[in-house]
Amino acid sequence: MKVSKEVGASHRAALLAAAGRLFRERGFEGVSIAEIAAAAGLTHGAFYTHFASKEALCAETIATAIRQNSERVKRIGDRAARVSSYLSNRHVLDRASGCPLAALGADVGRAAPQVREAFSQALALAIQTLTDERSREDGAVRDRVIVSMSTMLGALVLARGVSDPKLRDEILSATKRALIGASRS
Amino acid sequence: MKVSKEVGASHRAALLAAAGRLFRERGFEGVSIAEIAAAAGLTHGAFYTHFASKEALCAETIATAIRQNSERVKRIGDRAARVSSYLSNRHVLDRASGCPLAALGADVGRAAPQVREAFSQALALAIQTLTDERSREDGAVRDRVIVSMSTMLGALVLARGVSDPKLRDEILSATKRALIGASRS
DNA sequence: TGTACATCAGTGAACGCGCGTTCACTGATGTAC
DNA sequence: TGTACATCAGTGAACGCGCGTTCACTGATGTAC
Repeated sequence: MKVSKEVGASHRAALLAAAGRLFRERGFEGVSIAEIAAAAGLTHGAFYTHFASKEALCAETIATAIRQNSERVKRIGDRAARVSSYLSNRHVLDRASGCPLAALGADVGRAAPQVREAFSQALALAIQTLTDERSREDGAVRDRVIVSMSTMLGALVLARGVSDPKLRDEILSATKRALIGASRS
Repeated sequence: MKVSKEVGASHRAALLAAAGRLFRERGFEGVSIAEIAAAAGLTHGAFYTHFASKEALCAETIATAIRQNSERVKRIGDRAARVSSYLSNRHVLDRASGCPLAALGADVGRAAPQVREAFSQALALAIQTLTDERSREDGAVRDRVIVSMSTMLGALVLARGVSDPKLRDEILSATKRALIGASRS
């Protein structure tokens, strides 16, 4: 049956939120439309009144997740706090609401152009945002943002893949030391 | 029909090699047993005389790929050459025979314990190998190996996800500069 | 304000398809004599 | 060395299942009068 405009909009938001969680947990291919719809309290058929296809959902989900995450990071003022939050055991275990770059970056690399486009723009904006807050015109700052991002993302991916807790802690703490020790801004 | 022991062994090797290429290109979930068997010149039924399940193949493939790759890297003597080869456009485009950590690390994080175990051991060995060649007992060297690995892997993942060539080049060259400039060993 | 009706979000059955895995069968291999 | 036969890698049909997507239908919403 039909549903009011507000309820309809909240259903769309619920689909996006469920997709954000489930995709980060299990990857684009590891989650079905039916699961996402069910997690949002709908049946699979209703999905297609809100999104043209699974690909379209992937694209919008990755963009939304990156935007939300970079705003969340911005709210943590201290660089050392950001690094140790990112490289915490908690973040290793909490894929569902963690960094979308680490959770889905590799998936995006294999995804349709539509998805890579959305990722590309959202990442550019995130880099811009994190650079701007430190220096508006300094290319070296922008470079440092990109490299720190890469380092943290790579360490998180490795830590999540590893099953030995000792090796996992070693990866996290070595990277933390390198990033916080080398902090000059 | 039955096949000689040598031919049988070569079929197993062909399955592993095909899986190595296809999994790195499309992820564990993006490739079917039938595709792998066909790429190795077999039918899907024959697969199960060589591997107990798809999971078992994933585990053995990731371990083999990591071992092969860290030996290939070791053969490049110069650190700067290693870094610029890893962070080259060629490597961004060539997933199939590139770094298995970047291609499959995130997939491993979501995979069965069997796969994560194999990954864990192979990664530990790769870190060991790359550390040993520089210094047998220096913990700082081991840390630097782990951090460099994370940085390069993260940059490659981001570069592969991005569709804008300008942003891709920026990620690669900023990371190259940081790693080669900071090289002290 | 009340009534009649067009709109359209949501439902659930159905579509064709490919998945991982199993298994009866085939026939070349390789062993026992 | 030659023969008989057990072994077992490979084949392809078949299994149950879940996938993304479509669509006729339902009925509450919201608009026109």
